[in-house]
Amino acid sequence: MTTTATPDIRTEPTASVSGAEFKQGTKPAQIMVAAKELFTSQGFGATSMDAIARTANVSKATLYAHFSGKEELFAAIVSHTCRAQSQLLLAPSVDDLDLTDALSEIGRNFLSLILSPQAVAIFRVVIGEAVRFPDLGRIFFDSGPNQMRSSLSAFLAKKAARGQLDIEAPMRAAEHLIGMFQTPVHLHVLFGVKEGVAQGDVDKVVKDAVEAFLRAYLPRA
Amino acid sequence: MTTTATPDIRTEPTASVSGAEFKQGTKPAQIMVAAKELFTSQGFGATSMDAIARTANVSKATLYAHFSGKEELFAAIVSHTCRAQSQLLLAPSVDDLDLTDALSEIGRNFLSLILSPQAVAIFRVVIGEAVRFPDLGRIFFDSGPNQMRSSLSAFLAKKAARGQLDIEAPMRAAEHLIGMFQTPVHLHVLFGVKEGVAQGDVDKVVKDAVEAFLRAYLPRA
DNA sequence: GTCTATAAAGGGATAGAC
DNA sequence: GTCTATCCCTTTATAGAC
Repeated sequence: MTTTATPDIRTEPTASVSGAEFKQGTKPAQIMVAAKELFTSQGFGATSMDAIARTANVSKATLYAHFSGKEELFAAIVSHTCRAQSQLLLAPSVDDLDLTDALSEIGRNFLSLILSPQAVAIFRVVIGEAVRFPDLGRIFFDSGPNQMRSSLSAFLAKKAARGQLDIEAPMRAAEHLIGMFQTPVHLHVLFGVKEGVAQGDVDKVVKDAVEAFLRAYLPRA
Repeated sequence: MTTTATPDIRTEPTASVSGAEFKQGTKPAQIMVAAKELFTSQGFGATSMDAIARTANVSKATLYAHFSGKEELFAAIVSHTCRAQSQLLLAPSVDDLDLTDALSEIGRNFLSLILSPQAVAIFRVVIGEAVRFPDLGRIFFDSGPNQMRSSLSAFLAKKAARGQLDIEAPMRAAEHLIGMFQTPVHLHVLFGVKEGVAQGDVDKVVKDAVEAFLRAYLPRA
């Protein structure tokens, strides 16, 4: 865990951590970017404050001037990523699409979100540290997975009200669709069995899930 | 590193899942129990060899006499839990049950397995350390989640061959059912939002999932 | 605010006696 | 095999100069 005299030092302006509270190029922003990079790629325990300072091109004293400690820095990263994630879930408008196309579009967006290396990495770290940081687990869950449930549920309820779907419990139906999107691919990636998933596979998963969902929830003639 | 180097200090296999297949009372058994307890309750990084030795009522030297290091000990715990888990997934015979009852029974067994505190704890740790222990992630996935997929897929294929279900791709159908079982409850627990799930909730989740599944995959009249 | 240098503590791993 | 005692390195966190 030593030899990394990383040439991987970021000089680019922060794109992933588009900090609303940190101005780009400032030391806090550099620290946030470096910390997120390391926490997500190595986990909480294996990431040292030393490495963060080095990666951020900052001294440890500066690091501690902005964050009171490792745990607070971790909390800041997760909390920040939550907000970014929430925004990504603001679904693009699919109201003017055919039902099948709308659900497929939602599925592709959902999967491309949760399968992205960033999301997978955060998922892993937050789940892994859920025991030590219970609040963080709840916050992340509410701003991420749970938000998807709610918005999809609302969408399905709307379609049901129009008679396009036969749904008694929209939330449960949303869970069913999400489950069928997720299960064929998500655990593979979480456990590191596969690095990523080909877009072709994603499309097939979405197609199969939507078809099964519609067989289950389309009004019978 | 090699994760396959599990020391075979097994002497007298027992049926016990929680304790060990190590002869009860031996030092290795004490160590395994203590290590599993600590790894699963605090995570890999936060667990020290010192604490393991103390909990096991053993000196550190003894600990290192049986396991070459922290990583190997962790690998041994996960590997051991895999075997125990595999056995739990050997489904009880549901062949003489009505299709709905069989699927419901499978669902309840599945959920009670993956929602057990033990399984949740191991899930968390393995996912959290999947980056540092890639082999372990794959091994655990194969012996756990993937095995469930395979056996359920085989079951569904058999029913489809008898004309009781209309399924083109049994593996995909199995994933759909598993996803509908899992999604409403699993992430809550993984992220620590809920401590556990009431049996009544589990029953309702299973009931809803089976009904939706049958609407999707029952042959149309 | 930021750096260099260092203190203070804890953790993994081992030596040597029994 | 097991224990006591210890080494040595890493890590977190801070002190003091600029």
